[in-house]
Amino acid sequence: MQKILIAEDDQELRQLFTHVLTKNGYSVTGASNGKEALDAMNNDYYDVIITDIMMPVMDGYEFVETLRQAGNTTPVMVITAKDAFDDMRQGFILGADDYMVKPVNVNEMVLRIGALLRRAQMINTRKQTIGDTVLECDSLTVISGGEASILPQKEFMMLYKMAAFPGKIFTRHQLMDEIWGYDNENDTHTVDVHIGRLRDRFRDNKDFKIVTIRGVGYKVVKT
Amino acid sequence: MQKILIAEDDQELRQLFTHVLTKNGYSVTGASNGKEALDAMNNDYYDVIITDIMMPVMDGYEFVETLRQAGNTTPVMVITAKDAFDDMRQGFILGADDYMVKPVNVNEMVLRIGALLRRAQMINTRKQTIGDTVLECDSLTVISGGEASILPQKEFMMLYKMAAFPGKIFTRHQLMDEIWGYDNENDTHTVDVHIGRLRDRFRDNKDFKIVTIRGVGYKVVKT
DNA sequence: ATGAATGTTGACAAAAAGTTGACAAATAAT
DNA sequence: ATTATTTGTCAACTTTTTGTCAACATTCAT
Repeated sequence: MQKILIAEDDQELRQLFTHVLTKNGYSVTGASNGKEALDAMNNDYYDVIITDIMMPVMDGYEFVETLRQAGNTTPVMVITAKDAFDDMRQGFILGADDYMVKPVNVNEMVLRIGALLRRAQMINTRKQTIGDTVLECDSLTVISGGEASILPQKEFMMLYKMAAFPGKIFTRHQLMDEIWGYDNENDTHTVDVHIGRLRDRFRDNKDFKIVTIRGVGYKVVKT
Repeated sequence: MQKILIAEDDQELRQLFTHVLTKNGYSVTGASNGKEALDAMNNDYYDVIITDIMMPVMDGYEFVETLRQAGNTTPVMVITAKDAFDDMRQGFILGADDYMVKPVNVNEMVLRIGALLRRAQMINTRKQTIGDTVLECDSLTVISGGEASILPQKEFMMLYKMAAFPGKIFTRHQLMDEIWGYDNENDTHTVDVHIGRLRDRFRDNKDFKIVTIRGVGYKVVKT
């Protein structure tokens, strides 16, 4: 599930946004000013940020600026009051990816947030490497030895998860939880089968292999 | 250093674009309408032009038309509001070298401008090529193997979008966002049908093909 | 060495995702 | 106004992925 952080001092508005976005399947966290938002970001990852401009303690301008200077590229949607729009400090909208003028139409917001997420996905290619093998998240593609192959989602996810922490052991339950979701009811045995398929697929890949830890789970090790 | 001219009446937006592009190593000049832009072009050479459509004094339509009639072939990226996109001058938008729908994601803009410049250096502006196949925006025409065919708009746009970034995967939603508009409510399934039509049409084109990335989307690859 | 427990594998069925042709609605052309 | 074209929806169909099962293999403890 994709996570949204909302920085908005008006509590009612924040509740409204939270409610609507939650209803649309996002996981929403609120903050009442830029400072709180920054704190939140230190503790968790967010896919999009929605921020008001005028807020006490730390306003949206400072917030976004801080964020960008720290090299963070999370897409930001700025919400601005109509009159503030005309005398915004120079370049204040800098670094924002989208903006809406109050009063905000929540339905429009949902649509825009969706578009923002999709666009962000197109630009941020999440990649990971083990040895000379490259795992490309967007395309579910694994490139190794000049050959690219597209894996089925579940298989790719499992490999990707485990490859992120080479040497770390993952129990079947951990993998199930993270890839299938916490409420999944499948046989934990299913994991074994997918591991088998992965092994089969990468039989002669020299960069890593999947090791069984009897009674515990599996891990990916560099070779 | 490559020079960019921006014609945009909204000062904030112009500043935003200017800032971002400058940060990315371009030399940027602003103009608040088509007339100013033409003046600027008399005094200096620009590698790319970014222009809004709706502007006072001289709008983007007139601006580009004047430019082209004077034989100028500088690549143009048109920025258009979603509603303007549906009006009768659609053809014009298609005649531009690239276009983006507001709200503009600045990161995406940088990428596209880069692509535009690279293409421009291949001399053929207003056209895009994959292998020996030429996509001609003005006329929605695709020429390959000596045969020219005019495609329906939607089909052409999809192909054009994807061909601009060969190998890049587009999700159904991304395509919908960019071609139909972010607030469109059509079944994302529609994309599949258009892909099917494109495939059918270019069944025996040897320059490219459209590949399905199961669970993700589609991409155009050179062959 | 033997038998439980645990892991592996191939076969198969179910589910999900993508393709395609037919048709109707919307648009443009005559 | 009529006709042709484009576009979107639908449903049947194909392909791929995913989950389950059971037979088989391996490991470990006794």
